[in-house]
Amino acid sequence: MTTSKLTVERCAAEHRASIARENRRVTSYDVALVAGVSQSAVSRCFKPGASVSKTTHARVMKAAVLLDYIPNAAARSLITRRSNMIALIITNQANLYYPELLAELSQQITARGKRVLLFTLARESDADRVLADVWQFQVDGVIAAASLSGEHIAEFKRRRVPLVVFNRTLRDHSVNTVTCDHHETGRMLASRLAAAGHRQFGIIAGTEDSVVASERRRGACERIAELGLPPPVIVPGEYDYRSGAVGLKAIIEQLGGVPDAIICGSDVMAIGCLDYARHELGIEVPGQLSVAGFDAVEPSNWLSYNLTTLRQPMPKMAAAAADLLSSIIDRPDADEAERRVFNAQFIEGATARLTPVGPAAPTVAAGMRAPVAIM
Amino acid sequence: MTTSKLTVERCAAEHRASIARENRRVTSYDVALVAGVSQSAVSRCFKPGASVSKTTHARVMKAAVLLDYIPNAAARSLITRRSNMIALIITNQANLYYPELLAELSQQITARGKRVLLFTLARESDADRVLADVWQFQVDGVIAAASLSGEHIAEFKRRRVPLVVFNRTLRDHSVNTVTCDHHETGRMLASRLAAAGHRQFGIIAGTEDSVVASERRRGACERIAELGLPPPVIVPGEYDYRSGAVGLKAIIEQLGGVPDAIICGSDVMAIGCLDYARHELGIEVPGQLSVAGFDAVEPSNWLSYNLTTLRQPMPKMAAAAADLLSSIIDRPDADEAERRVFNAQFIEGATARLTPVGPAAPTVAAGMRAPVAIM
DNA sequence: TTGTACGCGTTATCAC
DNA sequence: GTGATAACGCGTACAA
Repeated sequence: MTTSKLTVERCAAEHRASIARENRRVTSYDVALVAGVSQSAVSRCFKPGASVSKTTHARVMKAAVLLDYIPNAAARSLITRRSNMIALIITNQANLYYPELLAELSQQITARGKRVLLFTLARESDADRVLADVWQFQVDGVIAAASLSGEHIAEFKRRRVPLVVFNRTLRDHSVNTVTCDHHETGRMLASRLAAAGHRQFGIIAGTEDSVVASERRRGACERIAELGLPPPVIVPGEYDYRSGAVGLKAIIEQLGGVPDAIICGSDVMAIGCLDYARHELGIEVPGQLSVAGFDAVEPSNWLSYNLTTLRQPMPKMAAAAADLLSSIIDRPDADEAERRVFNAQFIEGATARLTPVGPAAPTVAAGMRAPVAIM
Repeated sequence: MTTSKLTVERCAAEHRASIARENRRVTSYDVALVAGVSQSAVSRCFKPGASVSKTTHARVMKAAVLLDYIPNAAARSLITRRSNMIALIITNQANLYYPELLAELSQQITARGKRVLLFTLARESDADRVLADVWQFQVDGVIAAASLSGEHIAEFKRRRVPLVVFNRTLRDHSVNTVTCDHHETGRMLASRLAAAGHRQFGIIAGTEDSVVASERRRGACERIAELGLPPPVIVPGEYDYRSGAVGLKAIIEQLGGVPDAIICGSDVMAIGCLDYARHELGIEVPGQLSVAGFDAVEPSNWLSYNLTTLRQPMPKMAAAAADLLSSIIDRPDADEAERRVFNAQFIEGATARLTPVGPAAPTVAAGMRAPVAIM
C-alpha cells in the first residue's frame, strides 16, 4: 500500500513536469491518467450527486490534488450552457446608496452559487456597449440597476436572457422588477410634513432620467396638490452634495424667501442643503426650515445630521432580486413577469418638525431610529 | 440586387426559425451558412486585424446582424486561453473608501478591454473559498485588495496567475504591489500635529489584521517617540462610525482627561470621534482637541466636518494597478516584481490646529481643500 | 458503476 | 483571401 501510494505520487510528479514542459494546462484527462481511470470518471467525481464508487472517487481526488487540478469553467459552460455568472449592471452615481446595494446584491448572488460579472455605467448611455459584453459572456442572468430602453428590453427577450430590473419602473409590464414604491413614498413624506403644518414646499429633484427620483417627486407633488397647498418650487439636482446647496439657493431665490420644507431626491443632497442652510445662510433646521431626504444612507444617521428620511429595505430587496432571477433561470418557461414592490420605512430624524402619526400611536413605534449606542 | 438582398433576409429569417425550433444557439456556422461562406471566414471577420476581403466582411456582418449573432466568449477563451476577465477581490469593509476604489478599478479594467469578475469578502478568512472560484473561471489576472496568506501567494505562482496586490504590504517582495506609503503618511501626520504644539496623542487604530492601519499607527508612534513626546494612548477600532465615539471615550478614561490630538485610522472613525466630542461631550474641536483621519472620503469634505485628513491618490493608484496587471499579462516572462508606491496628500481641513509648513510656503499651496463652490 | 464516443462553439494551422 | 481540419477541456448518452 505504501509502495502504491509512492508510485502514484511519483507518477503525478512526473506528469506535472511534462505538463509544465509542454506549457499545457492540467486537464481532467491528466487526472484520469494518473488515477488510472477514464476521463469521464474524473468528470463525474466533480459533479455533485453523480454515481461514482467510493474507491474511484478517492483515487481521483488524490490525483486531482497532486496535480492541482481544477475543472475549467469555460469548457464546462460550453457544454452545460450555464456559465454560473450573473451580470450586475449598475450606474456609477454619486449616490451613497449604490455601494450598499452592490454589496447586498453581490452577497446574495454569491450565496446562490453564482459569480458576479460587474458592469458599471458612467452614463446611462453606456448601456449599449455594456450589453454587447453581456451577450458575449453568456451570463445566466442579469440584474440591472440602470435605465434600459425599450429596445434593450426587447433584446433581452429575443436572446432569452433572464432579466430582473432593480428600482426602475417600466411601462413594459412583462419585465421582472423589484422596486420600492417610490410614488407612495413621496406621498407619505408630503403627508407627514403637511400634517405638521408645512405649507410651502421646495423640492430638489434628481436628474430627469432617473425614474426613481421622478416617481418620488410626482408622489409628493400629487399629495401637495390634493391637500390644496401652494405648488412647490422644483429645482433639478444631480444627487451630489453640491446640488443640495445649489438647489436651496435657487429655491430661495425663486420663492423670494425660505420655504417651510424642502424635500430632496437623495440624502446626500439633503445633507448638502442642510449644511448650506446652517453653516452658510444661518437658517435654523428644523426651526425655520424642515429638510428631508431619501435612502437613509449611513451619514444620515450621524449625530451632526440625524436626517429625516426614508429607508428602502435594501437587504430584502436584494434578496428578492436574487431569488426572482434564480427562479427564472431554473424554469425559463414561466411567462408571467413578477413585480415585487416594497415599502420604505419612515425615519423621523430631527431635521423636520413632525407631529406623531396617530393620537394613540407613540412615535417610537413608527420607526424611530435607534440612537447610536456607546458601550 | 434587391432580389439578392431579399433572398438573404428570407434565408436568415428561416434559419432563425429553425434555430429557435431546435432550441440551439446562433453559432458562427449559422452565420456562415446564411452568408454563403465558410465558418472560418466568419471567425476572421470578428477578429480585429484579420485578412478578409471587403465584400466577404460585408456579407458576413449582414448575416450576423440578421441572426443576432455574437461570438461565444466561453468557446473563444477555451482555445485562446484568454478569458478577458479580471478577478477583483475586495474586502467588504464598513469603510467608505472601498466604493471609490471599486469604481476606479472597475473603470480602469474596463478601459483596458477586460471585464470584472467581482469577489467580495465579508471576512478575510473567506479567501480560500473565493480563490477556488478564481481558478475555475480562468481569469487572466487578479487584483486583490484583501489580505492574502503566504500559501495563497504561493498558489498564484504555482498556477501562474498574474497578481497585483493593492494597498497591502507583504514581506514577500516577489509580489507585484501598488500601495500608498502608509508608514510615511502616519509619520507626516504626527509631525505636522507635533509641530503645531500637540504633545499628548490618542490613537484610534484599525483592526489588528489590517496592514494599512497598523502601518499608519506604526509611523505615527515612531515619529511621536522620535520627538520625545509622551507615548500615545492607543485603542482599537473597527473602521466604523461607532468606533470613533467608543474610542474617544476609552482614550479619555484611560488618560484621565482629553488628549491634545486624536489620530484615527479612518475618516469615518474620525467623524464619529468628532461628532461625539462636539455633540455629546461638548468638547470644542479643534479648540480643545484636534482630530485627524485618513482617506479623505466624501463626507470628510462636508461643511459640518471639513476634516483634517490624508488623501490617497486613488485614481492614479487604480490606474497603476491596472497597468501593472496588464503588462504582466502581456509578457508573463518578466520575473522581477514591481512595487509602485504612492504618497498621500495632506488635507489641512479645520479639525486640527496646524501651523503653516514652512516660513515662506503659504498654506494654500500645501494642498488645501478647494472650498465647495456654489454656482 | 465504468468506459467509449461525441459535441459544445470557437480559434489556429495549414494548404490552396 | 479562403476553406478544410484539428484542437481547446469538459459533460453526457450509450453500451458494457
